[in-house]
Order: sequence, then C-alpha cells, then structure tokens
Amino acid sequence: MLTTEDLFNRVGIAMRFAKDEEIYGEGEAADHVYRMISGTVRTSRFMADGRRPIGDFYYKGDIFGLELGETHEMAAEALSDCAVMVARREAIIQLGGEKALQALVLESTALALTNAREHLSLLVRKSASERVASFLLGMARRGGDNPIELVMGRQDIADYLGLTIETVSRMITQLQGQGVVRFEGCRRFRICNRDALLELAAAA
Amino acid sequence: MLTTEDLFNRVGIAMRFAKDEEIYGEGEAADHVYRMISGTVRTSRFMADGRRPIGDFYYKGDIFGLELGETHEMAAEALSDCAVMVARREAIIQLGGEKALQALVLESTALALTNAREHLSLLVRKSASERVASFLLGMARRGGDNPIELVMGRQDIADYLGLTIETVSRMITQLQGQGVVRFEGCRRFRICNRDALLELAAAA
DNA sequence: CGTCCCGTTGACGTGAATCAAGGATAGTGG
DNA sequence: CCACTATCCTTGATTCACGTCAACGGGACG
Repeated sequence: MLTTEDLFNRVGIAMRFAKDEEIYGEGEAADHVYRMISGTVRTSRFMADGRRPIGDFYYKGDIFGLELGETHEMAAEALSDCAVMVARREAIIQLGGEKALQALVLESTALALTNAREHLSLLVRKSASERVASFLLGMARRGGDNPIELVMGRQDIADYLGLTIETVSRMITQLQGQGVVRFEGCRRFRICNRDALLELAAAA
Repeated sequence: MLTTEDLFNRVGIAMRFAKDEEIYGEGEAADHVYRMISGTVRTSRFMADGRRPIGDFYYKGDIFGLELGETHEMAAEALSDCAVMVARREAIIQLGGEKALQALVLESTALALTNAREHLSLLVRKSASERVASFLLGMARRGGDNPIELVMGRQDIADYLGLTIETVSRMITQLQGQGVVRFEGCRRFRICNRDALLELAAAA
C-alpha cells in the first residue's frame, strides 16, 4: 500500500504560493487535494457581518482541501510563502483506486475532527487568558523548541480564539508580566515556565 | 452492500437504558458501537474545574461510540429512557469485513465532523441570544413540527452553548417577550415566528 | 524622513457571569 | 389526595471580563 506521501509524489505536482495568496476560494469546485510541504496555510470564511471564522491552520505534512461535498466550504490562503503538492482526485483514483482515495478521505476527515474538537474545547474553555495560553502551547507543540515563531498575525489568532486583537494583545502582555513567556518582537516567543503555562491552559 | 441499519440488525443486540443511566464511561475500552433506536443520548466529559464540555446529542438513527482510538474520549449517558442497538466491532468485521467497519467509521466520523463544525460556528457566533436562537432552531429541525419537546435540561443546554443556565433562561424569556417562541412548561415550546427566529440566529 | 501597517495601551461601556432569592414542578411518603 | 421535599427553572442585583473606541508606538519600506 502506498503511503499518502508516495501518492502525492507520484501523481501530484509541486506548487508554490506567495504569502497572502489565495489557494482556492470559498464555493469553488473541490477537485484537487493538497499536501503541505513547507509554510503555513489558513482556511477561513467571510461572513456577512464581518466575523471571520477560521477553520484551521495547516502545517508541513498536513492534507487539506479534501471536502466531503463537491465544493470548498472555506477559502484557503497562504499565511507565509509555502510549497504544496497538488493532486487531482481523479489522478489519485487512477493510481491507487477508490480505496486509496477513501483512505485519504478518512485520514483527512479524522484529522479535521481531531482539530475541530481541540478547537471546540478551546472556545468552551471560557477565559481569554486560558485560550491564549492554550493557543501558545499548541504552537509550541508544533513549532518544536524555543524560540517559537508565530506565523499568523494577531487578527488571525483573535479570529481563531473568538476574541478581539486587543484582548489577545493584553493577554500576551499579561502572560509576559507573569514571567511565563517572553516575546522577542511580536511574532517570536520563548516559553519561560512551561508548568505555569500548562497550569494556565488548564485541562486538555 | 449492507446498510448500516442491516448491519446492526444482524449482529447487534437491542438494549434499553433508563434516563440518567450511563452507557459507557470516559476512558473505557471502545469495543462496542451503538445505534440509536429511540430516545436521546448525550456525550460529555467531566473536567477538573467542574466545567463539562458536551460532545454531542444523539437521536434516532445516529451512530455513536465509535472512536478513532482505543478508548472512549467522552462518557455517554441516556438523557431519556432509550433503546439502542449494540454491536461489537469484531462482529461487524466478521459479518461485513474490514470494509464495512471502515465505511461505518467514515460515516460516523463525517457526521461528527459536520456536527463539530456546526457547534463551532455556534460558539464563535458570539451573542448569547444568537446561540440560544440557533439551538432552538436546531431542535426544531430534528424534532419535527410544533410543538417541540426539549429532552435536555437547562444545564445541558448551557454547557452545550458555553453559557450559564441563568443566561439561557433569560434569553428564552427574552425570545418569548419578542413573541418569537412560546414555551408551554419549560421543556416544550412552539415557534411562533420562524422568520424572526432565523433572523436572530443569523448566518449558517 | 515620512507613511503605512500592525501591535500595544488606556479609558470606558456592556453583556454575560456570579451571587442570591424566589417560584414551579415532579417525585415521595403519609 | 395532599403535604413535603428535592430539583429545576426563573428573576433580580451586582460584579467583572471582554469588547469598543481612541490614541500612541514601532518596525518595514519607499
């Protein structure tokens, strides 16, 4: 059985997207599948009232763009310059059969579900400081060791956490005041006291 | 190909659970799968600080208890007296092969993802009244026509919406004041002005 | 050096949480 | 059938966290 990576290497083509470039739009036909090689992508939707729910952030190795329906429910945008492998659904079926696509759908859906659940618990976990603490921990988990680079701006964080940029900013300042984290410029930080941060983020 | 329902009828056994009875606990081995016949089930998790995130409510025809991992991430509890078909994972594989189980996993995961997304948009959609309006609409969608019976208490609603019971109660009172819905006792209501309710629930 | 964009900070208002009673309803035992 | 109690729901008063509005700061770029 081919691994997901093999599959993409065989039938996919590499593409690069510049920062802020749109990869696909909301409502477009979803006949391609994407696999991150480097950089970060964000999916989001514009709503009439200006609120902008963020679906997810995708990092190296993640699959995205594979919808259960026919069209993309959210738009995908490059948060930083990035490289992705793009494959047509058809091509995947040709190479690996229906089974390969099904496996991919399951893998992708399962990941999305896990993320959605984590996101849910972030939003239900009410206080702003808990949300920000959890978010920073999550970034640290992905981003490897200190220092950690935030690829997204404050607005993206705010949208993701259901807060405003001012509140996010204040909470970050507060966490610094408590000596838990330390920002070096506004997009890079170090965790000074992991235990305290875990404490603040509370349960999983 | 067997339908999900057939599958359960062939290898499952019918069980009844009384109101408030636990169907399985958090952390237990997840080697059974459940399909609702009647009644309502809630999944939830207890957290150290007393908050209780609710995963989902399950109604007639829904599958639950099928985890991606080895153990149940949340406990399942009967909200009302209910009947379910229970099948062992092994039995499903024996009858329908790996493929049948995979299909079931995908079906179940996809549904869970859809629900989680809907739930997310409920929580990000900020105001308390919007959340309650959306919730009541959702209940109406499932519950058929007027009048609609709420199987869950205020606490469950509050947990689900990320609010307190007092706020839920106030919002309901407010919606009644606006003549949008009308409660007949605290667990049964009618929608008087569907358009206004849709308006209040806003997008999605 | 000036402009733009993004992030921070402050002052203030507001919506929901909290605290605290008070009613309604259902289940229980007489 | 009716008190009696336990639960659940509603309502009011108060507090507090976060949103909003507004000004300021600082780095990137021309």
